[in-house]
Amino acid sequence: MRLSKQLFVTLKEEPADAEVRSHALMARAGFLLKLSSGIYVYGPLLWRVLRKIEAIVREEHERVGAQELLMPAIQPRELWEDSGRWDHYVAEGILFHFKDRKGAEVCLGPTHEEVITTFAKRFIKSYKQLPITLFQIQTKFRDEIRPRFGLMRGREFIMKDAYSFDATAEDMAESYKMMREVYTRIFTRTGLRFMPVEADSGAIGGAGSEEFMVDAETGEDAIAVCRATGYAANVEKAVSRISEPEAATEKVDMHKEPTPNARTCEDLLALFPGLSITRLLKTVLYEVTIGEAKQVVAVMARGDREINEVKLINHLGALNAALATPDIVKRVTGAEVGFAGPIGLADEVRLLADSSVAGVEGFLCGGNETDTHYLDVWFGRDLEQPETVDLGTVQAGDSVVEGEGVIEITRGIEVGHIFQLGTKYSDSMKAVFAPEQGKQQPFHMGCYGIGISRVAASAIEQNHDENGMIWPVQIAPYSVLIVQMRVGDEAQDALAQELYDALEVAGIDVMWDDRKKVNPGAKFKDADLVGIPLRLVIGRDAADRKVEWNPRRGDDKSVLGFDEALAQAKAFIAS
RNA sequence: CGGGGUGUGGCUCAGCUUGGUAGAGCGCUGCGUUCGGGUCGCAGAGGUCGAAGGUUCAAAUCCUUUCACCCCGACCA
Repeated sequence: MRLSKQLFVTLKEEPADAEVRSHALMARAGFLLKLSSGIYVYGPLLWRVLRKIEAIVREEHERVGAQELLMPAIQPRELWEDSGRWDHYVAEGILFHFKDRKGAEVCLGPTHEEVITTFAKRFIKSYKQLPITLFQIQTKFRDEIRPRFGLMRGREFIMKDAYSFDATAEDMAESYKMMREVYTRIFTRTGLRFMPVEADSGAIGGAGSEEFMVDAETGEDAIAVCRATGYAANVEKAVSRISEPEAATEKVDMHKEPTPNARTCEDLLALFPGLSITRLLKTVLYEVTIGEAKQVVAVMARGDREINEVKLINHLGALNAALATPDIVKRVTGAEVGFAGPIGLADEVRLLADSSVAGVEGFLCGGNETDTHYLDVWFGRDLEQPETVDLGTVQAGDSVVEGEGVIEITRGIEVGHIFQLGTKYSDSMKAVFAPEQGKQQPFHMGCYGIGISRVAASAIEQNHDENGMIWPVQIAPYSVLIVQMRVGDEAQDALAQELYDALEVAGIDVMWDDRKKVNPGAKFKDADLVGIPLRLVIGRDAADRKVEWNPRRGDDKSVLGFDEALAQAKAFIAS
């Protein structure tokens, strides 16, 4: 591609609204244009990147026999009523939905379980057709609560979604394992640093699931990892062993303590300097939506632990959980926020406890009275120990559950997510097949997603410097950039043309900066910004058939003869 | 949805407090100049100041309403 004949625009200044490097650099390099919140034009160079990612994704799916298809973006409401997800998605506000001219409600697909299940129901009738895995690469629409970070969280984005259909749970596990390998190969080929982690399955539902995380400080997800044992899990899901609570030395009667304005654990520790934070039990109030109903739930946890709302929602089978408002707190505790406790709560409140409270002795907890706490409270004596379940958030320094090791918390970007759905959708949508003998059975399904556009953004997030992007060769918009210093110089024109032709013949995609009247400095700046991995500079030594070797990453510049440069370029691209 | 903020040429912003000729830098066009890290000079094009209403002799500036966008929290590839 000759740059002089292409639309190529770069900006010196970053757009004011770019929060992360990937967004700022893509905007500066003309890769994208924001049309509206979370909605972007993908420019020609970005589109090349996306197509390269798609090509890798296609190849690796087809390698294991998955078949590509394309489902509609517009989906009828009835399908979503069948699966039972319409109300949930509408309540969350995430669904773009509208009425067609006849008044029938439709939505723009945020995901395609309903459609693929309908398709399978019609076309897969027998166990003889199983297993089958189908996939598509398509635009998804989600009216995100808060779009942000450029392509990281758009309202319209490109996603690869695959679905497996199996006769039994065991077969489904096999398909899942196969797709896990497919994902590992895909992300390895994209040149990203990534790892699979155990994950919560969220609104899509189902059992086993893992996320593929690209490690990046700007990632929105926190991940608990243990180097010693290899344990890795999203903190939404992660479990750990926590330290033992301090034992109580003496068993005195429970009594009230005045605690004016002491609303937080820090306040209370300042007030009771001798007390360990492990003998302080907090009680956090949530308003939880379960089906149509709302309920107030109080969750107890040790002072040094945080409550994990995802675990809470999953445990209760709730749609969501929000911290209770001050009005609700006042209603159920009779106190201001900060003094809630397990003793004397209103009857409407359901009391739960994180497993961290088990075994805590002689503790401090809220008094359900403003400026008052109870001290020296014992389970069994002063109140019954409530149902304890794991509702805590793993913290750095916790021990792993299996084996010996300490957990660290790192951050990552979720680029892929694989699920074992089981029969969740095939049951609700009555998608069944005839087994070898006996009654018809629902499919055992798996679903597998990759955020194509997010992969592109993650690649930049992980590979850039202060001057611009640094693309991995495999997904770079072009593999090689010929930077011609002086267009119009006969020797340079001839050598650049010869190099360009030779690279094209070798099947290497090459961009040639043959713009006239652009100063060398500007060409180098643009080259740094766009981040094509290998630059070959045609300049002052062109008359001697010399080419300058100038990779974007690292600092091993050198001057090579033409043939050597060509051979080395081929090797560079192939590696 | 709650809290905070911003809307002025294509981009980044100043001007608004204290009403009176709409500005700068970058980018763009032309001519010249320069030619290995965003050269320099001259000339030029380009703006219903987010929108609507109001106050006023006069509104980018003051008031009201509204829309969009951004940031902080719950969602997810």
